Amino acid sequence: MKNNPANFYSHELCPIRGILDRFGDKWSILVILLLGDQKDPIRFNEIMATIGDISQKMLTVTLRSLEADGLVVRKQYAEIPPRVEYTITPLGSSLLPHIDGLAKWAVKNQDAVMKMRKKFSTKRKAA
Amino acid sequence: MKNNPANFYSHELCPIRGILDRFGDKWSILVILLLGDQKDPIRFNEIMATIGDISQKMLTVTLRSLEADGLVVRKQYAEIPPRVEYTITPLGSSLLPHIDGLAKWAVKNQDAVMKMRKKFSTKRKAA
DNA sequence: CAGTATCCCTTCCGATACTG
DNA sequence: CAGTATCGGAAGGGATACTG
Repeated sequence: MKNNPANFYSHELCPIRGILDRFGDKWSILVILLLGDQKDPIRFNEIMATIGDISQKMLTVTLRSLEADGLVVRKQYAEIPPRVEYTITPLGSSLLPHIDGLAKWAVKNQDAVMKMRKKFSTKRKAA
Repeated sequence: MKNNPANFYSHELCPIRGILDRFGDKWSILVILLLGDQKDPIRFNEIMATIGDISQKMLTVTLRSLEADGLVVRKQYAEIPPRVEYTITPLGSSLLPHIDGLAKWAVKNQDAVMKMRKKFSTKRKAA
C-alpha cells in the first residue's frame, strides 16, 4: 500500500471499500474462517450449531453475500428433507491467509488491547 | 486457525470477535492504512481531506476508538489555533501487514468479485 | 483547528412465525 | 432441513450548528 498515487484513499479512487465493506458486518469473517477450516462440505445447520449465537436469518444473509462474491459455493441436493452444503471456493481460499493473519493478530494481542482500553477509559474519566 | 479445540467460533470462546468487531465499522481499516503510510505525524484536517468523504464526527469517533485500542497516538499542542497530530503506534504497525494483505487482496481480486456479483444477480433474477 | 452536541434517517440484526 | 417474510428495536452514521 506504500507509494500510492496522490490519493488512494479518496472516495472515487479507493479500490478497497467496495470489497472490504462486505466483510464489515457481524458474521462474514467468522463464517469464512469456519468454512476455510473444513475439509469436507458443511451443512447449514452445522454452521449454525458451530457458531452458536447466529440467527437463521443472518446466517442465510451472510452465506448469500459470500456466495454472490464467489467466496463460497452452495450445493443443494434434491432430497427430503433437503440438504444444502457449503464449501469455500479457490477465491475464498486465497482470502483465507489474510483474515487468518488478522485473527492470529487478534489472538496474540487481545490482552494488550484490552489493557489499553481499560487504561484509556479510566484516563478519560479523570479528565 | 487450524486445529482448534472443538468450538473456537462459539460465542463464549471466540477471542477474535471482541477485537475484530472494532474494525467492522465504515472507517477504521481505512484510517489505519492511511496512518500506516505516513512517515510524519498527520493532522486531523489532513486526514479528513485525504479521505475526502468522511464526516468530522465519524473521523473523531474512529480515531478515538483506535486510540483507545492503543493503535494510534493522539498528540495535542497547546497552541492557537489548536494543532493535533496522529501517529500509528508499534501495536498499530504490527497490525498493518495484515490489513495491508487484505487490501492487496481486494485490489487484486476486485474484478473477479465484481464479475461474480453480476453473474450471481442475473442468475438469481432468472430463478 | 479540532473538536462537541443534537437531530434524524438508514441499516443491521434478532425474534418470531410460516413453508417447500 | 433449510430456508423466507415480517416486525421492531438498536446501532451506525451523515448534516448541521455550536465552541475552546
